[in-house]
Parts: sequence; C-alpha cells; structure tokens
Amino acid sequence: MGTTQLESVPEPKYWHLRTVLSEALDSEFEVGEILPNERDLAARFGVARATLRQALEQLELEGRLQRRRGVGTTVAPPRVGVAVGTREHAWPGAADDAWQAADCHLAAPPAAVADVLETDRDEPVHTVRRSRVSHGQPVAAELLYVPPSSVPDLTAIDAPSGPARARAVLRELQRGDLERQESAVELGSAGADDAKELDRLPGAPVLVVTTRYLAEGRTAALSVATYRADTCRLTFGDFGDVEIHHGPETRAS
Amino acid sequence: MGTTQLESVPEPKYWHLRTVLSEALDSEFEVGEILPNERDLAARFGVARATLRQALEQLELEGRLQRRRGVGTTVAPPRVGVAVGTREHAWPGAADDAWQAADCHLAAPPAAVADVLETDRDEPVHTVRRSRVSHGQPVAAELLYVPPSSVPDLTAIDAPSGPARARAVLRELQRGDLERQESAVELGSAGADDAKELDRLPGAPVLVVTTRYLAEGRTAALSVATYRADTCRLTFGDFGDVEIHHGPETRAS
DNA sequence: GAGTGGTCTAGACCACTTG
DNA sequence: AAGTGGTCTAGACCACTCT
Repeated sequence: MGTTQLESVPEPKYWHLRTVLSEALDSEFEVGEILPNERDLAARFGVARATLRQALEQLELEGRLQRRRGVGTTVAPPRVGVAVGTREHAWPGAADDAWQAADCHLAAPPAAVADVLETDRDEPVHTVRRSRVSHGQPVAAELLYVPPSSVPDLTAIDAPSGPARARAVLRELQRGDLERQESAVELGSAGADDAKELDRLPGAPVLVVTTRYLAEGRTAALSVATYRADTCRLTFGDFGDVEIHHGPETRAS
Repeated sequence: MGTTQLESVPEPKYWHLRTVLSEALDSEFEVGEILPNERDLAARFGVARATLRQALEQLELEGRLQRRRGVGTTVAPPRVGVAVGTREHAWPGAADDAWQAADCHLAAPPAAVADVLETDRDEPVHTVRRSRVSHGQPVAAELLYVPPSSVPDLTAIDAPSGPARARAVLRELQRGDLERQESAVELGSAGADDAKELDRLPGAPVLVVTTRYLAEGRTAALSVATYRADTCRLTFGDFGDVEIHHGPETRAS
C-alpha cells in the first residue's frame, strides 16, 4: 500500500534498486546526462542515502555511472576498449603508442620486481613512469622497470632523469629485439599517487596489468600498469570495438 | 588529545585503517587465520563499525581477506594464477582443461551475442554452461555460445540438453580447427546466478572475460566467463607463478 | 555561498553458520 | 542459542566544484 509491493524473496534493497536504476538508465537517460542528486533520489525511492549510495556504487563499478564530488552523477559512456596485448599499442617505445613518458629515474625496485628481473635486490634499475590517455581521458598509469643490462647502449650523457631520459630508455629497450610478452590481470585499488594521476579517489578500483617483456630468453623489462576499472575494457588480440557485457542481465535465455 | 595524534593531511579514516590492517596482515597473521570480529575490531580502533567495514571491503577487493557470513573474516591466500590465453587451458574442449561442462541447451542468445556471432537475433545457438574449479574452489562461471553452423556434424540423437550434450558440442567445436582467439577483460559484478555458482553474494566483483573464437576467418563461438575477482589473477601467455602485485604500496622507490 | 558527492557515526535488525 | 558478517537507518559534517 505504500510505494509498490513487498517482495516475498528478501532481495536486498540496494540490489533491487540497482536493477531498477539500471533499467532506467537504459530507457530514460542519455550518455552524459546528469542524474538527480543522491538526497533526492533516496527520498524518491524511500530509502536512506547510504542504501541508495550502495546501489550507485555498484553501477559505478559496472561502468554505468560516473560520480564526481562537487559536481554530480552522470551516465557514463560505454567502456573504451584499450589494447593491451598487441605490439603496436602496448610495447614499450613503439612509434604510435598511446603512452606518454612522464619521468625516469634510477633506483632499486621493490624486492618482488627484482626477483622477476633476476637482478640483485639492491641493484638499481631504470624506472620509467608513463601515463596512457585515451579519448582525452587518463586511463592508465604505469611503472616500467628496465635493468641497465637491457639497454647497454644507453648513453650516460643526457640528464639522468626526466621525460627525455625516459624516452631514451624506451628507445634503447626497443632496439633490443623484444620477443614476446606475458601478462597477468588482477583487480586492485588505486594508491594515492595512481589515484591522482587517474583523476580518481584513493581506493578506486583498477585493473592491474603486470607484463613481462622477454628478449633472448630472459626478462628484459617488467611493467606494472594500473588501468581505471570503471572506464576501461582491456583487449587482448584484436578484440577492438566489440561491446557485449552490459550488466549481469546480459545472459537472458 | 584523545587517542593518538591528529593528521594534518585529512586522509580518510577508512583508508588509514586499510593501511594499518594491511601491514598487520603482513607481519602478524598467517594465511587462513581468523581475524577478530568486526565489532571488536571497530572498538579497538575507535571507529564505527561501518568505517571498519569500509577498510575490510578494500582489503577483500584486493584479495587480502576473505569474509563469510556467519563464520568470520580470514586472511586470504595469494591469488591463484588462472591461465586464460593458452590453448591448453582455455580452449573449449581441450583435453586437460579445468572446465566442467554443466549443461547445454539450444536457445536464442542475447542480441549483442547474436551480433558478434553474425547470426540472426532469433536464431537459436547451443548455449553451454561450464564452471571452472581451481585448487578445489570454484573460480569461474561461463556461458559459451556456439552457432549450429560451427558444429555441423553434431548428431541430434543424444539428449537435447544436459552435461553429455554439452561435452558433445565442445568435442565437435574442437574438431573445427579453431585458429585463434581474441579476449577482452573488464570489471563487473556477479548476478544472482553467477554469485551462487561462485559461492559469493550478488554484486561480488568479477572479472568478465569475453572471448571470441575464430575459425576460417569467422567467429566460431563466443564465451562470456566471469572470474572471481577476489581470488583470481588472470594470466595471458605463460605468466604462471609470478607474484608481484601486493597492494598499492608495491611501488616503493 | 549553495549544491554536490564523500566520510563517519551509533544504533538496529536480518541471514547465516556453528556448537 | 550464540556469534558472525550483511543490510539499513537518520542524521551529521567535510571536501570539493561551481557561479
């Protein structure tokens, strides 16, 4: 008698809300459109703001919504496909790659990285910081670890750090005939530094792509890249412009 | 002057808590060990339970903790590497694959799937449901869509559905000389059905792997698999037993 | 300064597992 | 029955972005 009708199955309110909102997004909203604010929405659905927020968080995780403090909640565009497994787009130093070298310095890497690179734990390696932009939005932040032995011809003349140095390291690495790469993808949360670079809050979900580049049977470099999980769909192979997944309801029968 | 000291940088409490707990997990806890319950932990740190829970949720997202209703919170083992991009483990119908065919029926797929398969939207396709188990734990649930044209020699004699039928479809698909596959990975949340199969609650974070199998230049089958994001690290290539990422703090310098 | 989302609280009740 | 994590509430205040 109050709003609509009681559920015999005690489905959580926030989950039901998520479904209702998801359908509303499909039928009644355009990409980029601004939703009513959280207090209004909560009142409209007769729930506490915390409950409404739980539903919005789900939808944001699924890439359906975008929320910005001080601004509002907008309908997100479909996720952009980001090529991760191809030589053209992802190999360090490729000509037309979408990466922008930001900085480089020589330092001892984390122990786990040194183990993979098979260097001594306190041996300094070139550490290149890059960021990747797609459609005008920052989508990834990367740290690339390059042992000096992988770039033997690197001249020590230039500035020891800075973007120019980063490009030089990448160029030399590219000359070393990279054979293949092995990648792993897992879920993580953005640290304070990554969050700032990705224009997100700390703790934002990211897809962590760890890639090992192999040359002549050994590990020539190691990359740890964090991609914005809300806006990115990582593609391996040429799975470029296909869009399939759109929430759990995809699998009707 | 109450507990410890005020932060000049207004770092959120839950984020600080996450860091403190993360370090405690590294130094003071063993894998599988049970943490104190949420009410005790919240009291110990002098925060509301909701705030404590926010920190625990982060850690669970990062694969550090495992929480089960009615039981408690335990320290999670390192994520298991799950091969996704190799012929041996991931191709449908491979001999030693880790998949277990659960069911199969003939039905019209979602419109987006039909578009990729280049079939008519109301043309029924074989829909195989499989689940993947690793180390005794369910890690993935998959729906595999196979157009009848990809399995021309499939006999219509056997039962039209059920595990046996599923295996028959996979076997015939395998005979069709799959050439290569293209995959995409994105973050999603488990629907009610997937959640149950993965032993999680609805809305649990999952890595959605969409794979297109190609044979003779056309799409022979399409797979949509949801992997538990908390326990899985997806590997492409032979990136098997390497473990690197361990929270945002990995990138010390 | 007004309006937005982000954080935090203190409490309640529910669903589930286990002894 | 007791103990756990999961859901929900009603309110407060903060950080941020706009105008």
